[in-house]
Amino acid sequence: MSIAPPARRRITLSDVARGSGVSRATVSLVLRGSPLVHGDTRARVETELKRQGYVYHRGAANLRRNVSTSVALVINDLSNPFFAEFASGVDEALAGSGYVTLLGSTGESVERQRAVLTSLLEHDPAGIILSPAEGSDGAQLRTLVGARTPVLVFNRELPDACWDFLALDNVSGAKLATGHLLQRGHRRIAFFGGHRDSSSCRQRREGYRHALTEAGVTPEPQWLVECAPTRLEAARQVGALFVRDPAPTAAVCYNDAVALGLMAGLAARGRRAGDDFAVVGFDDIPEASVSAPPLTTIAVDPRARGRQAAELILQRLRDPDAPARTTVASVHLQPRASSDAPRALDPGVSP
Amino acid sequence: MSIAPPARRRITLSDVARGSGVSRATVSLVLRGSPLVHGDTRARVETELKRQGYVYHRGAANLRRNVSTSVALVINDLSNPFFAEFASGVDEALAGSGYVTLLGSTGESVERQRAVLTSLLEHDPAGIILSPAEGSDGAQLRTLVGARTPVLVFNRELPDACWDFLALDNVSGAKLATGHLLQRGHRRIAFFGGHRDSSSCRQRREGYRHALTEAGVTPEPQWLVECAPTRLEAARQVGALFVRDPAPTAAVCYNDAVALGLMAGLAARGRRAGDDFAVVGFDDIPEASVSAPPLTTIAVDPRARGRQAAELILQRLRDPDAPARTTVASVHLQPRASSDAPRALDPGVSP
DNA sequence: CTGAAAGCGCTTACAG
DNA sequence: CTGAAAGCGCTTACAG
Repeated sequence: MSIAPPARRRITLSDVARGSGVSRATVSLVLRGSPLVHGDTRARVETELKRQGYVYHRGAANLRRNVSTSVALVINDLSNPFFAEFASGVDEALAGSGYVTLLGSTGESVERQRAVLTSLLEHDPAGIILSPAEGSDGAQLRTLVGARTPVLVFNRELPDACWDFLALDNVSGAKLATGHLLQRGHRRIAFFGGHRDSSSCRQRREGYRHALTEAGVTPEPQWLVECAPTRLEAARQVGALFVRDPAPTAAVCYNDAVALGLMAGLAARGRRAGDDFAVVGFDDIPEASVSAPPLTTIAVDPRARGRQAAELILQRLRDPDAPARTTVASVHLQPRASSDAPRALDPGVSP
Repeated sequence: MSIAPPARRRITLSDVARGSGVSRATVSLVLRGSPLVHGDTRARVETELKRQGYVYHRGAANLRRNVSTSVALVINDLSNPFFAEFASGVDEALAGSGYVTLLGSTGESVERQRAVLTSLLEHDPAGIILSPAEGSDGAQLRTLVGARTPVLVFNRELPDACWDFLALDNVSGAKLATGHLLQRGHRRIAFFGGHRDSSSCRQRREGYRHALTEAGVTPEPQWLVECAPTRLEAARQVGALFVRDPAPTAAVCYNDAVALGLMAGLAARGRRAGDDFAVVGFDDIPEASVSAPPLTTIAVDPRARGRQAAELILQRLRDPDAPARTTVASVHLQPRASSDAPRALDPGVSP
């Protein structure tokens, strides 16, 4: 069997039809595995497909059939390991169902999110998995995307959009984190990092407050320290925890990035998490297990969440008219050294 | 201005043409910003485009124009922060040039790589950025992809494929790492992790050997310890470093994952990197800066490499007939605590 | 079982 | 400056 010369020109159904002496329709039927084609014809066509190095043009087929085999994934940024793991799970599940993933990054900018969605929509995705940039306006996004393309929102709630939503159980997670510290003897527990206007932060604070109240502890306002959810900003804000006496002995952090920043800031003050201050993060990013000390955190398994998001959007594609649904993914505590009891609270440890 | 009812049906050029009393051709010219259209006509059409919520179907346009506005990115796995950063850089640069990124993960399996490439090719990417799975056969991939779609190979060399190649300067990197340890007084330096059959591992070993030889040190065979490039496997293999006396006092590691595993393995033996053994990694993944101790490593800035890869493939699209080129990206040493001189070699430090 | 024909949504010479 | 017509690569009733 001879191999065709390296062709710049695209090989089309017509080329193969001509080469095997049948019509384009017959070649198409062979490609789509139709039982209508005679065995001999099929074999002849298949040989010719290989000989010419035919590549199916799914875009043309989809155009004709009025279907799409891609799903757009719009996230903050792959540099964030939480989203990288999530994207990895999405891609794995989508690929397994014959879809291709169109990638888009917002960099947490509403402006870029608008541009990215517009560009991706022009590529006619069957659906969109969207982790909204902070400050997104649901109604506005709804107008931008329109009613034709189903969207699964992940992580950050988007009211007014009437889309499916995959939520992390932020309230329970923060309760678990706070309960863990209470159980280790802490009473003065801060909530460190995040912004009031982020829905995930509000929910985590709510869980924190609830756990404290249930344990008979009244949260002091100065235990709430805001900061942008990055390591650097967190390290800069550590001082705010210790401006008033008595200072907190432990902190539930908005997320792991903030927790790592807090630990760095503690170190800069000659203190050490897990030694004279207890820290719990949120997310369980890969760094959490190798930091010094390893970070106790709330694990959300972003990779599994990605697979779940993919399943949910595929389900929606099958049933476009079902009412919008919210799915809450459970989280669990991953205890590590950063939340060990501080020396001040544990007389059994020598200084 | 009234908003059209939420339409399930796609709004096409014909709808807009009908709505604004012109032909489809004119609407198309408006969309593409042609100066041929009269100002009044343009305004009328643009109003109608908005009113109906028209979404450009780039796939149909590309089909007609015989162009493509997507680039496929095929990597090992986004769970690996090195590739996540790389992908982030690729996507950033591609989006900036109006291309959309089609994502594919091989999970380091030649089998899956084949399937993923086949699927992505059917989506007609203008080009492919490929970080080949270990054990890839260049000639075979060449046959699979064909001559129509340009490929930029990243990270792992693919002989016989005649494609552009973006290489990391592995030899120089390993020389830097080894030189750093030599300078700190080490003579018995191991090369830990990686596989003989990986080209990047071979090159890193070559740089290591070269630096040792230049310093008058003859590398001992037992200083070469192979293992799969994962944290877990590395931790399991640590014992192999110490089976014979005199044992090495330092190690250049194949990559950061292996280095982190080595540090964990040392800890399990009651030893500590940077204290009584010096460790240098390769890649500078995010974990490196927060490990205990922070990991000295060779930084390759994968995000910048991603942007560079995108630039290279776009350049290739502009000039498909230029000869294939190899680009070598330079790397640099990022010193941290894990390579501090061991106590045994530095009498100035108290035990 | 196979082929001729229409059509998916768009673009682009070509007339006018 | 605008419109009618052909065509990108494919699929799918519809005849035969």
